[in-house]
Amino acid sequence: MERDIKIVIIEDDETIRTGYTFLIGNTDGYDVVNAYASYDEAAHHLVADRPDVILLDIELPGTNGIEALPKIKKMLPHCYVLILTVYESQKQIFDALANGASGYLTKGTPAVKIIESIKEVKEGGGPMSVNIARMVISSFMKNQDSPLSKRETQILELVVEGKSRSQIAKELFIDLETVRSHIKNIYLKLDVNSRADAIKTAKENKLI
Amino acid sequence: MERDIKIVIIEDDETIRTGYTFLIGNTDGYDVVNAYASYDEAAHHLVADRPDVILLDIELPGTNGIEALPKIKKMLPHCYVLILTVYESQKQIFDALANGASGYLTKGTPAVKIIESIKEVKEGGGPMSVNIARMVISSFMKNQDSPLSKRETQILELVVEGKSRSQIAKELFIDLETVRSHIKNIYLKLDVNSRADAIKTAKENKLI
DNA sequence: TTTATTTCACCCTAAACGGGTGAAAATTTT
DNA sequence: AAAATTTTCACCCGTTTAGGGTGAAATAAA
Repeated sequence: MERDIKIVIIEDDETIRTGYTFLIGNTDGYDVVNAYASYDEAAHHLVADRPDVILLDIELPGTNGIEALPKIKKMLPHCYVLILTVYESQKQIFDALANGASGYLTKGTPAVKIIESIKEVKEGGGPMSVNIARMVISSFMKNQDSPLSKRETQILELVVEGKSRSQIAKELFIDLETVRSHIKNIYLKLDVNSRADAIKTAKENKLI
Repeated sequence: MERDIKIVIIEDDETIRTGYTFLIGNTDGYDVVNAYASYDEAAHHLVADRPDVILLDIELPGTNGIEALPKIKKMLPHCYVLILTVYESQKQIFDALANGASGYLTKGTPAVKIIESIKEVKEGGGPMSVNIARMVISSFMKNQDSPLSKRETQILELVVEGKSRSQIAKELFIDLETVRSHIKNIYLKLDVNSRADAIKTAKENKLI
């Protein structure tokens, strides 16, 4: 017989917190060991709670969710964290994922769906709403109409890797002066005059 | 009344190709306009086919799926491409997403699920299997136990942005020599002796 | 109370950078 | 076939940067 999945909820809105606590807690196989209104309040209890999964709000008083994530991961490395939020901003999602969140759910998600997500997360998957998946995908998409030629893009990619002209020349079997020429053209097209600015502009416009 | 979703299948395995063609084609609202065994074969017909969604195999004879993707996107900018493959390698998935794929499905996925995914894609979402979502997430995760200190990591991040010592010094309001000192320590810890190698090692170990 | 981190200093040389200008060969587009 | 773009290389110039060595003081953390 399987052990219950132990859950901790960290969410400042009392209605949402007690609501989810009740709904999830009354589901077979799920045990809400504790529910807190802030990370600062939860911090001292988390290790003792030994949760398998934490539902974590981003907009929290005091330490917010993004700041809390690495702290939680340090205390409980094997604990899965599901972010719960109202906003679906790209930066927020990325920060959360980059800081070790296992998944991302928007508030208003029906409890049934959340319960399902918790199970999926425990079983090794990671729930992502289609909207979020889409954002992740779009963030990987290169700009289709880049002002740079193929060769220039290729060289810019090596510049991004921190390589010097001579290293690039060796790698592409072309002359140092040719690399120089390409980089000059890249600067012209991007209207910059340094590697750092070229990288910045290129990333902003998703040319790389 | 809605128009049927027009689908093109590009898949070299005849069993899979005809199987999916039959199953999807016989579903209300879905119209498989054509099915090809390779991209090279499909290339001349795609524009005339005017598909809304393409199911694209990666392992194809001749032009493979990854190579085909940008060509397809150029011909049909508003067409969604769903990658269909047996392997779930991280690099492959990333290449596909980066080249404009709208989603990613593993072969053996039941036709019902594929039909559902096609619909989701058309409606603006993007289907990702939990395993793939997980890989995407894990790729965003920073290594929790980095040998680098906070300041060193911060400086390495600026190095990755192509910034020079003096630019970094200005940005962090510290002396040029201090930046130098940090970079030296980074090199020591990562056992490298150039920016390019530091960036490479840091990325390999997910320190940034 | 050791250890690690963050800060700064000064020695040095070779390499890399960026601006300017020009031009031939190969591709691609028109 | 002609025009435009891309890719390749050349040589002028001065300034900045990079990386190695060595040392050390002030904080902060273990």
